[in-house]
Amino acid sequence: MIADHAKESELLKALAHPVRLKMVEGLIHNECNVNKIVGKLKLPQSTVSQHLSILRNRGIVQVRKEGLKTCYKVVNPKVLELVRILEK
Amino acid sequence: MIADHAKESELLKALAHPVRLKMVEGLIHNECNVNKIVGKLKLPQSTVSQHLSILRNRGIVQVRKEGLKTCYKVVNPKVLELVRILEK
DNA sequence: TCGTATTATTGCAATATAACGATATAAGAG
DNA sequence: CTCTTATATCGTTATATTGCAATAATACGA
Repeated sequence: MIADHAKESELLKALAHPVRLKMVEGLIHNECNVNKIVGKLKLPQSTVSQHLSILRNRGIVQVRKEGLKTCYKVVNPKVLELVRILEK
Repeated sequence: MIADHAKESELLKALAHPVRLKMVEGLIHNECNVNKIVGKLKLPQSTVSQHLSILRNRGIVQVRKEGLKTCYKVVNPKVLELVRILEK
């Protein structure tokens, strides 16, 4: 039994947005910097950056600085499993 | 690759609330009517009923009428898997 | 039918989330 | 230092969600 559903629902809330879910799905398979994501999703840079910050704060994605670029990828193992189930 | 992330994020959104997640977890193991849930969660009946209606509309729970009582239980197999992972 | 128990729906008010332009910050090149 | 590129944060408006009292609907028993 989950003791504190707050934590789990926070995780789900972060994933429960079509844009973020798409981002997460992409970042499972390929690490990617912000501008590339902007190009793929055709969304304003500030919008993309905000979604990424939500994913960062929830521990869903990990950041790696490479010069000017900031590279994101999914590291949370629970998220890997959750997305695998959603994809079925 | 998920074609339409809207559908998946709708499912996640329904689960991404601490009260609904708790309900769902309970309704996986025991079918339960509304008043019992009200008693367990100590929430107003209208609040509980609204959350249940969200779970119903997303196909997460199934309804069975038994006289005056309305019994709910989780039927969605994806939800069973998702919650199992969250509980780990 | 009348009363009661059970659940669903309605109608706000409060709060939270989303979108995005404008602006700030950071880091490398020259 | 200045310019440029890449990303983050801020400020604001629009939209969505939440909580719950009040009310409606439903179904059973007397």
